[in-house]
Amino acid sequence: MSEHTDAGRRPRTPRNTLSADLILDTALRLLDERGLDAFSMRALAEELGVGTMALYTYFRSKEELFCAARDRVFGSYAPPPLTAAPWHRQLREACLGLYQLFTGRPSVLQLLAEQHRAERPPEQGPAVGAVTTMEHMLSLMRGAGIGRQQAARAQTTLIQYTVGAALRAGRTPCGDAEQRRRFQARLESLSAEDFPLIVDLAPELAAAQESTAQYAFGLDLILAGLRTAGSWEAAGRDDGAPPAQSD
Amino acid sequence: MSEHTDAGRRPRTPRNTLSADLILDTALRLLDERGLDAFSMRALAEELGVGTMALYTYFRSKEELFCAARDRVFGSYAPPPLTAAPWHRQLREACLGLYQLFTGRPSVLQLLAEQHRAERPPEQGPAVGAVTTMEHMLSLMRGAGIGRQQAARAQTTLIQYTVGAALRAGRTPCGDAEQRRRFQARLESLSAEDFPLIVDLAPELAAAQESTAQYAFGLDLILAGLRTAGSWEAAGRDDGAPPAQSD
DNA sequence: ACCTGAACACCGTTCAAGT
DNA sequence: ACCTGAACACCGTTCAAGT
Repeated sequence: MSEHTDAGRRPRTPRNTLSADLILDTALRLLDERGLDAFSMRALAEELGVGTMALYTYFRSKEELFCAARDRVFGSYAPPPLTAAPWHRQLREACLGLYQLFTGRPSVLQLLAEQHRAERPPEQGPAVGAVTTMEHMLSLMRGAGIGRQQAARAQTTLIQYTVGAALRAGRTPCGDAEQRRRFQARLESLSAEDFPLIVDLAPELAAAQESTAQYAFGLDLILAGLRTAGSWEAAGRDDGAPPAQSD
Repeated sequence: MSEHTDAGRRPRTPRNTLSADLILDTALRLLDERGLDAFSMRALAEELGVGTMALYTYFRSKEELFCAARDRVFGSYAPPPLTAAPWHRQLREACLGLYQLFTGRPSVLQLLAEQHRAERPPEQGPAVGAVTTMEHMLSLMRGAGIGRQQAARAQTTLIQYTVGAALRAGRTPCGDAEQRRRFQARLESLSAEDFPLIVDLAPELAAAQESTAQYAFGLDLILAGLRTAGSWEAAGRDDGAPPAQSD
């Protein structure tokens, strides 16, 4: 050994090489590679070759570090540029872009899930970098003549659905056929007397677990609903779907 | 003291009073009262007045206990009975019932979120008790003449949206007006030049955070889309929403 | 079978101290 | 300001032992 007294392997990062950016990038890489459950402040510090407490010079807590990491990824995303295509087409592309951002980076998805279930900690609201996409979606809907309240509610619905679908898709990396087959087998093992339709539709239900096509299907339902919704405003309500107002 | 040598307060549950049911009920109560973050096997054991390891006689791990607790709640739920109302009305009621089940019991919501983000652990699939509701929804759609694949995909969309919306709603107990006002303030503090629509629609966007009305709005969009979807099958596709098939 | 207590290998974070 | 090591108050779970 050319080095003396190094028990493990830690004399890296001499003294001033640490930075918030380096910490965040390493954290995101660790999250992508090993998953949220394997992540810890101690493991991150070891990966960086510093003492655990060095991290607390840059972030007050693990929670704060996670928020910053999430914002870092969102900030690097931009919605597709405006084109001459019809508004619902462009809205579709924007949502698909968001969905791919989520499903393409497992780490972000896990951070979203984590913050989904925790109480709002500080003053953090929606992901900072997401506002550009929000503005883009709103401009498409307002430009199409959709009313103020409808546009706001539709925007919230689309975001909610996209995040929800991405979270669900997170479990199976891409199109895990093996897992779908087991799912189908479980459905088919149910009592055909009590659940005739589930048993009958087991192949279709299993196929619907595939993520991107399924997401696009639901997205298209929402967009189709939104397009017909325009007529309600002028034409007196259909029985199906007046936007409720009560609190 | 009539008792001798009791340091804390633990001589309860003499010897054979423990059971899986008692453990699950206590766990759900603890989850509802103190939240998932405050829950631990040690805390649950203390609440029951037994040693921590007593729990491991009934459940192999915390994960297994959580699955059982989730199934216990789902099992106690039944969808509204079939009526003469139009199918989309009944489908709406079924979804609203599910949504209220989720948002009404914070504990279940937290368990769902937890299992949402973890890798599928054993052979557990969809919540066991939920199959009755699934069957109910499928029968409504198939009865309305919706095709096999469309019904399967629509069913998945509705469940996905309902869970996603409930998860989001979980943060604010019911209609926390104070929180919405702060959300609105944050939106209004954005640059009016870069994000004119967000700033302009801040009141509407904040109002859309209210949970039940917002959920119903998105649900109605999906149902409206589903009703128009029927025409595509017979009539050659519109440009908006062919159910994708590729893998 | 049902339950216990000590122990193991972890956490996030505080705190006093070093440079 | 930037970083460290020891310590505190926790985890879930294993294991050998008791009834």
